[in-house]
Amino acid sequence: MPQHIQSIERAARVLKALADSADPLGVTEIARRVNLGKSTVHRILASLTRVRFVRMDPETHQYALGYGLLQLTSGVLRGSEVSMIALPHLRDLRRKTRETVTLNLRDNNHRVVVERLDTFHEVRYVAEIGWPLPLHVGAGGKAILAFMDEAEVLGILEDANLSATRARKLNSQLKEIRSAGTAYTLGERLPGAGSISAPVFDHDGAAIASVNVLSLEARLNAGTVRKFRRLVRAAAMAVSGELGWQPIGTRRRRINE
Amino acid sequence: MPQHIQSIERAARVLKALADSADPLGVTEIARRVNLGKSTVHRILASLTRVRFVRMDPETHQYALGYGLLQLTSGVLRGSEVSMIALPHLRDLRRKTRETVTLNLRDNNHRVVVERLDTFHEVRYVAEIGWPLPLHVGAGGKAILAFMDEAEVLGILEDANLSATRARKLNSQLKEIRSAGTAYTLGERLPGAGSISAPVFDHDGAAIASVNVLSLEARLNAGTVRKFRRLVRAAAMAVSGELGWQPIGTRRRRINE
DNA sequence: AACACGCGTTCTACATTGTGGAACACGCGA
DNA sequence: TCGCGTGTTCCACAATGTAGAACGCGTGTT
Repeated sequence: MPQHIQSIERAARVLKALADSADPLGVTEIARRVNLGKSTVHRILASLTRVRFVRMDPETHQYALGYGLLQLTSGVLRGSEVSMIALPHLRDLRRKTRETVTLNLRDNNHRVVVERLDTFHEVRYVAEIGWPLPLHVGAGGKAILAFMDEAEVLGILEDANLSATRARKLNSQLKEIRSAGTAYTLGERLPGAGSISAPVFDHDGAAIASVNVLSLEARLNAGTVRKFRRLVRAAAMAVSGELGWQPIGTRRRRINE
Repeated sequence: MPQHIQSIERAARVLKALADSADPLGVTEIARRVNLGKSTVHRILASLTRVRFVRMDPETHQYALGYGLLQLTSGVLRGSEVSMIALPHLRDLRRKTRETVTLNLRDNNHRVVVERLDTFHEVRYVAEIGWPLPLHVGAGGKAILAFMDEAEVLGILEDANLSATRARKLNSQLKEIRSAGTAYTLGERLPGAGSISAPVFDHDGAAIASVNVLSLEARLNAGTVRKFRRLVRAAAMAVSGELGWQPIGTRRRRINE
């Protein structure tokens, strides 16, 4: 009857709990975190261990993520060509800006950091690879959101149910981003951090990703922001070009047959 | 009653099938590969999609690994400090050898490539990150096997059930490796490929990993092999040292209380 | 155009499969 | 020595997952 399988989703919760924790956890502790009975968690862990998604320290009987997962993740990016195409451009961008550079991919109603090249500076902005972030917060999200279909944007903003004033503010920001071609936010997601982003379009003009420069308020001024906007935009457009995007004309044409 | 949960292990099989395939797969194809009914696979995929371990192309309804997995793998290596300690030494080793350098971690009866730094040469040996490899094949495995407890080795060789002559040959190889401190194999796992490895010991003298240089038969001769043995050994010992290993005396002391 | 094939998806009766409280075993500190 | 805290096993119960058959849809063929 059900369209989904509970034990699988419970197992996923266990894995994510382990990912959240810096160090190994015991059965009881995991059970507490995922809100399940000890014996249930124990059986889940037994299965995950058999498939090498989890490993157990034989001495302490504590559990941590297993190496079998590496087998999966090396395949994740192979799935989308964007990452591979973007990498050289990201490297180039880091060399020119000397700041942390990331690639965000749109994943349904969220975005995910899939690549990160760290700045050479001692003090750095940290972006966690893999964690889903909302599209309407931060430059990296807004750069994508600003170029999405109106209908989709509405749906997403509804889910986020912002206050009327915040929604209005966001809309005017999106308009600005559309005309500038880049997004710039300061301390929106992390205090003291600033970020400049530009969207990446695929062959039929859909905004599927964003290229981002992450810096610190202390290192940013009008001049550097202008320079970063130009560089980020160039990098993102280079990637879009390699994905087969045609700058104008075919833009966001989606034939309704 | 059962100690493990079938649907979870089936889900893992689905994920691994997707990891195996370079491009996205449809439900029927996956069902064929994992030997399950279409509807069962469909429900598994629905659950995996909800937790973002899998993503579906909305147009073609084909499935690929999802970005939620990245969230997990970034946590895998955090679990074991070895990788982080080893990384600078691996970099150094690559610089000196100009060949592909890897770190293998022992994972029960197998070993897993957890780090790989590629050679600068055009023609390169490829080692897949995350896939489990036997301990008794290849230099990277034997370097670990040669320094494990006798009892454990016996168990592993039993599982592998080698022919009598191969077992004898392996034993004499292990003896050689113990006296040399490094393992060297040529074309054992991949034809035309050669590999030189040295074991890494943890604080109580257990062989938990190996540092490896991967090259090609065409690029190896007596001189380079000797040089690589020395360099690999030095790198592995440096890592062992940082893990708190004491070169001699406390060696492989494991009190049976 | 009409057709048949293949796909992904949904339905449903069935019983296998997973569930979690209670009981057990073990180790550690008081 | 005695408890408390682990991790693990057991078990009766029914909720949960199962897979065949049926459905709807698009594609390519005749």
